[in-house]
Amino acid sequence: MRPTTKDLAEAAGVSLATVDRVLNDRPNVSKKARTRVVDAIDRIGFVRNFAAVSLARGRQYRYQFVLPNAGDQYMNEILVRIDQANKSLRGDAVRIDIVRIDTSDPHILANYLTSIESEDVSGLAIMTPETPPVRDAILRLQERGGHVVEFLSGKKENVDLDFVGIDNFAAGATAARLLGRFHQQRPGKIMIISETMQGLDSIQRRYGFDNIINAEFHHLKCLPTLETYNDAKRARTIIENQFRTNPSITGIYCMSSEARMPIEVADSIQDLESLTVVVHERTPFTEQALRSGKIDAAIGQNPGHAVRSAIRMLRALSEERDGLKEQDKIRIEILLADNL
Amino acid sequence: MRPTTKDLAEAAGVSLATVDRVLNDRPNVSKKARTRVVDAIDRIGFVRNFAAVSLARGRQYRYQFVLPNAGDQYMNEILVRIDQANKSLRGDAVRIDIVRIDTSDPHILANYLTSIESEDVSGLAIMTPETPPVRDAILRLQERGGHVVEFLSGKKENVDLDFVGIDNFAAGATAARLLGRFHQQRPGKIMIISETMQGLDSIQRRYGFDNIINAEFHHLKCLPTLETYNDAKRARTIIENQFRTNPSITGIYCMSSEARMPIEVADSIQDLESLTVVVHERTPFTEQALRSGKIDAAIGQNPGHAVRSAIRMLRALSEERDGLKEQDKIRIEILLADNL
DNA sequence: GAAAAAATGAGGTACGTACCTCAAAAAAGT
DNA sequence: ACTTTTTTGAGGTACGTACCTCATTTTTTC
Repeated sequence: MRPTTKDLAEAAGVSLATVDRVLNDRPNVSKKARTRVVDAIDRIGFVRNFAAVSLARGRQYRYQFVLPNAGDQYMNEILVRIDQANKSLRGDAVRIDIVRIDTSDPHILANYLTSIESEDVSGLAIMTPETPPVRDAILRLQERGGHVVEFLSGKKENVDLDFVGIDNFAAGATAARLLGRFHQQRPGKIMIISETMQGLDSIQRRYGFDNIINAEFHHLKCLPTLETYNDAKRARTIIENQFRTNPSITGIYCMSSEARMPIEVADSIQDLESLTVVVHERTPFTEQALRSGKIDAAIGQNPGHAVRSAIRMLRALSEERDGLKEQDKIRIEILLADNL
Repeated sequence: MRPTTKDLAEAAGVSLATVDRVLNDRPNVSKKARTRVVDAIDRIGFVRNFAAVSLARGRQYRYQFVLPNAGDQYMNEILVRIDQANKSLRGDAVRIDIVRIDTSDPHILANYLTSIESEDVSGLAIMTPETPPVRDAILRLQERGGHVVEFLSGKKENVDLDFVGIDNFAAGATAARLLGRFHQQRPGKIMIISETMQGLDSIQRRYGFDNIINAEFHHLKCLPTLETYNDAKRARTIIENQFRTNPSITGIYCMSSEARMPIEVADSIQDLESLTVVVHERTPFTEQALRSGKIDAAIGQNPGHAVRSAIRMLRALSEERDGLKEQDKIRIEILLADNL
């Protein structure tokens, strides 16, 4: 039988009350007593029974995913995964809500974050470019005892914030190597499309991409980034224009998580089957395009893993289980027609 | 507040005892009563509190991973992941043991399986080629109420056995596409190395590989499979021989999960940097070889995911939680130097 | 050495479900 | 109508921990 708190009290030579004080970091424990309990934990191999803890605490955990209200198919994948996670955690006293926010104006999000009471919400997973007002609001929220995780976007270097997502520098590099090696060994220019270069994720991807292309594929040349601003009309204009100016475009790297619109636009201007095309994320569109050969590879960050990982982190933060943080990074997946 | 069994009894207009009988499939419940309870569950949105269930049941779950006692670095990865899972589940009344079995003689494993009482072990994850005696032993174990999952090997088509692992046909196809597209567009022969072609996994990989090469890369030709039988001396002989007989070998596909020995042998015979080499699994060796450019790509099945997935399945089987099975397939990962 | 503060122990209740027993009620069989 | 069987209800204990109160002991402070 596994040792219980009772056994632990006995082994440590203290009362149950003291064991309880130590285990739950309550005040009024002498150093000596704490040491004896901690030692006894190791000695007898005591492990808290999570089921009993959770039952006794009886807390409900509410987590929120704060997501932009824009988005196409990849956003939809994320929503579906959150929904699934929500269902499978219903029995575990965990509830997950989704909040869609207009991220065009950072102050809207900042105001929302400021309005949150850490009693109402046990943790937040935020998906947004990290602007100064948002950053401030997050810091203040943390000071009030709130738990925050940056979700699939944001600043990886930010030490005091946990982050869930891929290494975008490496993702760009991976895209570059795939495009470079899939490409024929003759000169060509690479069109690079992004929704915007505001976010650090795009900047890092571009940087990683250029790095590899310049170092290892001298016959290829990267063109300046085209920013669509998620506007099909604008996308058509600038893509058409770049195709006209650069007849020798032989590859496309689409950095945005929503590849459908830009790729459809590009395809309507020039048949993509003869080009080497690398995009991001697995969506119904990219799957179909991979199968049909319109695109050659997709770089993915599994939304299901990302969602579960974010929830695990938030649970670890709010339940103070230890050792769970950082357990698994989100992998940079490579998708071809054959491994869908 | 979430509804409890008490609320459920009230809503269904029956007693707690009857609710309990329905929830736990005990005998002596009339159809009418069962219907009323089931209806009430939906109506009030009752969800069992897993913490309370687990506490009240107080069962200990013991799972076993039955693994071959051969193996090199990939096997080691698996062992590490099982160990991690074991640690992180200690608080959840789950214990995982590892049993290493000599799989050279199927009867040893079959005997072991026959000796298992389903009271002692709540579930088994078995990693072994599926031979008839083993298959029989598994079936008999299942008849005794045991739960079995095939782990990373075995017969995918086997309907009545859950399977954790990648689709090996697709894995071979993925390897072929990578090798084909990474390869220069001139004729060449592909050396294919396997530990053995006994297992269905190797056969499927080879089949998927040939399929794509023959369909899409006509300039490439697949050579007959070299079987190392995990014997370095033998490997050296047959690899050396094939290099001698076929001077135009320009690519290597190593199908085994343990790539180190065969690749090191091949590299010592002919410098691999000028060849296009695709192997399986992420191990310290393959990571290093990817970074150094000795190999070009690795196909992986994440051992951590596989282990967790197997455990989830076994838990779903033995705790009779529903809806968890089949939740996530193991992905076919592609590893390049940049996305390690 | 007396007063104040801190530490400890004893004992209790609560969480939501499983599982047990026994009596009572209802249904089925004769 | 009677017996037998099935179904239902009432009530209890147990699981392991959290969290509370209050009395008692030990330590600190001046």
